[in-house]
Amino acid sequence: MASSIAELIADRIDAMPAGERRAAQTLIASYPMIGLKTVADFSLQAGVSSPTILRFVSRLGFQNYPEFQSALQDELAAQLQSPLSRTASPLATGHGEASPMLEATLENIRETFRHVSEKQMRDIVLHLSNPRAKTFLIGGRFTDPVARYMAAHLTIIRPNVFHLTGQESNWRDRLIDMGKRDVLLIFDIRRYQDSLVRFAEKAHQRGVQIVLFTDQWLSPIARFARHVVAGRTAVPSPWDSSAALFVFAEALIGEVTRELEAESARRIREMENLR
Amino acid sequence: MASSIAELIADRIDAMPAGERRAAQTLIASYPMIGLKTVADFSLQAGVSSPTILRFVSRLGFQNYPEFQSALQDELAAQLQSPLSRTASPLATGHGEASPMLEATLENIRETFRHVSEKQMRDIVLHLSNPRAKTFLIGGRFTDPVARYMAAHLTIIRPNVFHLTGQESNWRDRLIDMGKRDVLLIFDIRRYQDSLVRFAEKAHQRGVQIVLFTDQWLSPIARFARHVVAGRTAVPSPWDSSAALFVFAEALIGEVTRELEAESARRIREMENLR
DNA sequence: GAAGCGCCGTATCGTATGTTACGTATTTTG
DNA sequence: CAAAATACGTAACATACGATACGGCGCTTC
Repeated sequence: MASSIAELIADRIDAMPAGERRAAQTLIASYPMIGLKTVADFSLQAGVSSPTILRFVSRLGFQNYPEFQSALQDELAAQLQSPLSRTASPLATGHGEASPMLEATLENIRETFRHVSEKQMRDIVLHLSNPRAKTFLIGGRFTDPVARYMAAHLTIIRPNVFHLTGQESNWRDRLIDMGKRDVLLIFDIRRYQDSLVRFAEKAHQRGVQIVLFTDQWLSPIARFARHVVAGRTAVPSPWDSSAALFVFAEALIGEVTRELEAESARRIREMENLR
Repeated sequence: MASSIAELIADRIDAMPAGERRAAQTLIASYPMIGLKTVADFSLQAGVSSPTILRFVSRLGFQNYPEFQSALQDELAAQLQSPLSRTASPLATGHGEASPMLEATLENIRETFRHVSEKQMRDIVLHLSNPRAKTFLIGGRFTDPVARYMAAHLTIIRPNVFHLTGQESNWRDRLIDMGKRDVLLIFDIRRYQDSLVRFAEKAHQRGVQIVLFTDQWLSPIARFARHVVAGRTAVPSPWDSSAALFVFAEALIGEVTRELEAESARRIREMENLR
């Protein structure tokens, strides 16, 4: 028995034709606001025709569109009166410990930030905000995507950003370009990769500033690192979670962007001209 | 400067004639629901005539009734998206001074999961858990790392996982390997990439099952997708956040691993032997 | 490969809805 | 107390909105 319209949709969405499913998905995506607007608005947003919207609400069991809207409004009204009983999806909070995975991840993120001081954050930002110092990024088997993600953003707001990719020998050859003023940002969580450790050591010998993103048990690279950010990775899953590191990376990206605001704005404008 | 319509009313209610004041009071009494209904409903509830309602909204500074309703809806939408605003002052956050960036990200993650039903989650997991159906992953400029992250894990627990990389022509050539039973997982958030849309369309024409991870405004690819996950991406930063999609990807990885437990365990054992 | 079915969009229609004009009632002011 | 001004409702109007009929297209099925 579906109580809320959202659940009702979830129940029946599989039995819907393509067009109506698009309607359902758009409604869920910005639930329930689009359903309060006109059929025309709804259809436009969903990219289907008005009749499809009407067939959609009809399939949900409503006689007509206004009736459907009234139901949405009633639901909203009930929700507003008791803010705590927000119609949560079973995944979010629902039935007891329905998603320990999600809760653990959120707590990991919080905990990770809790252990990073403002000063440390600030210091890392400054390291990454010097466009004349080259910044290299690299990660392990599972964390390299995070390095890529960060590189993708940094590349836009400043020059001299390099993501080290490919085989180990490739990275080593780039060592020759790294000096004391340069920064090497490494992601490495369990099981720590020998290749990364070796690489970090060589870079360290050349005086490169190493910023390490690792887990709470600290990669051996920590001994060479100028800064160490210890992300929480434990979740009730066979895998470790890199979510905390990812979020931290995003926070850094934001900070660095703010720091380089003037220069990066000009840079971005130039870039758009090149298209 | 009154921010909300409720405050606006409170400001001006003293300067209103009797009828309009009754309108104002009824609106406040069941704020804002009655304002979302028709003028007739509103007037009936307030015990005044329709023109009085219209004069009332006009006095509030709105050109016409629909404009007034839109304003109410926007207010509601903002309120629903950030339950934080309900939890009172930003000062009393208790432990530590959490940054707005962090809080927004956490809330984005929660909200994203809230809009995904258990059934949908389950369905996507099943799609990704068929080792005989090929699974292709691809992402946009900033989201491709998330696709890579997911691919890195899936590759380990099952065969036939392919991350589409390199130039657009490369992907297209892989289309020939894709059939009705296969799955294409696409990450695409603003600004949506034409190349991805084109590619998705072609894949769709071949009958490929498309699973789309996008933002709440839905990439045009939603049109071709079997499943759409709308992640929240808005944060107080110049960039959009992919954190919610990342966490969702991790959750999926965990579920698929559980689903394929028996087979993947054997597979992993074999892999370690190969080292 | 042909026939049948179901889905979806275009165009049209009827109507509910917001809007406005106007006349009456009520209050205000000299 | 009279006269004017403001407030309010009735009723007519126009628009935009939801609803529907119809035709074409794609998919399945035999």
